[in-house]
Amino acid sequence: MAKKQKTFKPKARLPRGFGDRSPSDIRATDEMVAKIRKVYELYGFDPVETPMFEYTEALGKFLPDTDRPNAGVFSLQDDDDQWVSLRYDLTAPLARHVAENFQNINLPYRTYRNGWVFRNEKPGPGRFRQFMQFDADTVGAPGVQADAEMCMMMADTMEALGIARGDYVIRVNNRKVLDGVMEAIGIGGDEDADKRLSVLRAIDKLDKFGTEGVSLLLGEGRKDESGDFTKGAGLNGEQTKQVIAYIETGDVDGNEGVTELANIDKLVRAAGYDEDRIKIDPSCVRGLEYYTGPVFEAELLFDVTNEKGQKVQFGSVGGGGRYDGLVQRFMGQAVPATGFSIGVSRLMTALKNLGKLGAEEALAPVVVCVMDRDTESLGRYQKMVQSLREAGIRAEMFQGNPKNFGKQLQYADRRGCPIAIIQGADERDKGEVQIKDLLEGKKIAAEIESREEWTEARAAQFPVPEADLVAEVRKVLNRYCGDAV
RNA sequence: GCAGCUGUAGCUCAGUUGGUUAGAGCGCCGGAUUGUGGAUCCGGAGGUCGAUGGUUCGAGACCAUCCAGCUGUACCA
Repeated sequence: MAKKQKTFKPKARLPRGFGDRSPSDIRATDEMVAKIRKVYELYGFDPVETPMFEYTEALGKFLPDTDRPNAGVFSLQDDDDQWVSLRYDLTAPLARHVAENFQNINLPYRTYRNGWVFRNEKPGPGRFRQFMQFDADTVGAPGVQADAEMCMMMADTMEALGIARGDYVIRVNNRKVLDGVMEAIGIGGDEDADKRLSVLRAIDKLDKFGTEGVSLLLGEGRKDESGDFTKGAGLNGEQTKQVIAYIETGDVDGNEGVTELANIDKLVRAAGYDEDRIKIDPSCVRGLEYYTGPVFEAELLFDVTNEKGQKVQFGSVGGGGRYDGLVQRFMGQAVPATGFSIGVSRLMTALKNLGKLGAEEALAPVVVCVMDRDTESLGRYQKMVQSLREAGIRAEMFQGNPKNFGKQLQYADRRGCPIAIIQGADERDKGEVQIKDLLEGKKIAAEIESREEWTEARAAQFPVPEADLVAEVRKVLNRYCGDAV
């Protein structure tokens, strides 16, 4: 009566913030990436990739301290004790690449890349700790025409992905303008650096909380849904009023940034991009540290219903801006650059819900059933499968336990297979195979009451000469997916 | 980080004021049916009740601490 031995049983669970990718997610992503790449290639950009790991200091992070060695980024110590980190975006690694290969790079340097990036922070709905970005950058182009082109390319990409004009907008602003506003309300000095940061963060939340919420955040602070209090920037009433007025009008006196924005505006209009595609927007803030001039953001304007049936505003699906200081970190020499990233994972979810992707699911394979289990027969089944594959038809031989024939059809049914091929001794003697149209049979099954009736009917099934197998299978498949096979 | 909510089978959940051996549906496996998918019927496996400590004759339930998850918020290069 020995007690049952306890063995360690790990819980099957994903690390939080990470997700497995389904066949349809992978196919949808591939489809998207191909479309984006096509646009970037048209604009004359070339692919360049960097690895997922970089030295932590190259990413511009402080070395991890002993208390929280992974704050924000995933970091680990290499066997030579040097800290390395998983990249958290594609821009910082590109700056490293440019600085390291500066001699061999022909400026302006126009490149794109897509890949996984990692952020070690709390995940939320639609926010993961691993996600894919698609990035394009022009390095060595100081003028606003490079920024204008980025905006145009973003707009073209949205449309190439099937997002209708009017369902997206590229919002453009300039960090210099925002700095000018803060100077105007008297918080331009070094002693107010923290306050400026709070003000920028407050403005950035306009689409989330509205003018009212932003006013609260600029002033005393704001209570969230759970009742927790967020401290505000501490501006007085008059200052708050001025900031709100700026957000609503975009007016700032005599500012270099305003001129730059006006030039971008002229450029994109001249190129045929109207306000419904690229729009100057004073509330667009974006990344607070490294941007030095124009910033831009791609926003989806439609609601999406998620799997729980709730309406969700997707909002920003990509953004970027000018980062003239990032390469300089490595070289001392100023190297202007501008670029943007698209959040592929986020955008993919939105497009899938919209029905713009994965409409044509790959058809499940034809299954060749196993009736006789002797080696010779198995070889014959495998040969049928091969002939189907050679004709470009997805096919497989049943690989499970073939003892119970019903299980084989159950398997095929659950996978959504269109056809099962059956050949037992009876058919073989006649030189035939049975083609069973499972999709047609499913329709018939709905009208049948008893199992006996169903079993006897051998629904939607017909014999063909073995030599005609491929042609007959193709005939049935064409009924379901036309030209796909 | 802060705040709110929630942890019971693979999944979704029930479990009465604290009371015997912790249940259901779905899913899974086997059988009815060794040559035919769905439906039906029968049987089976699957649980340290998130963890530890406490209160109690007795805790899945009550208390404390911790952990995890979800939601909001903050941070986000």
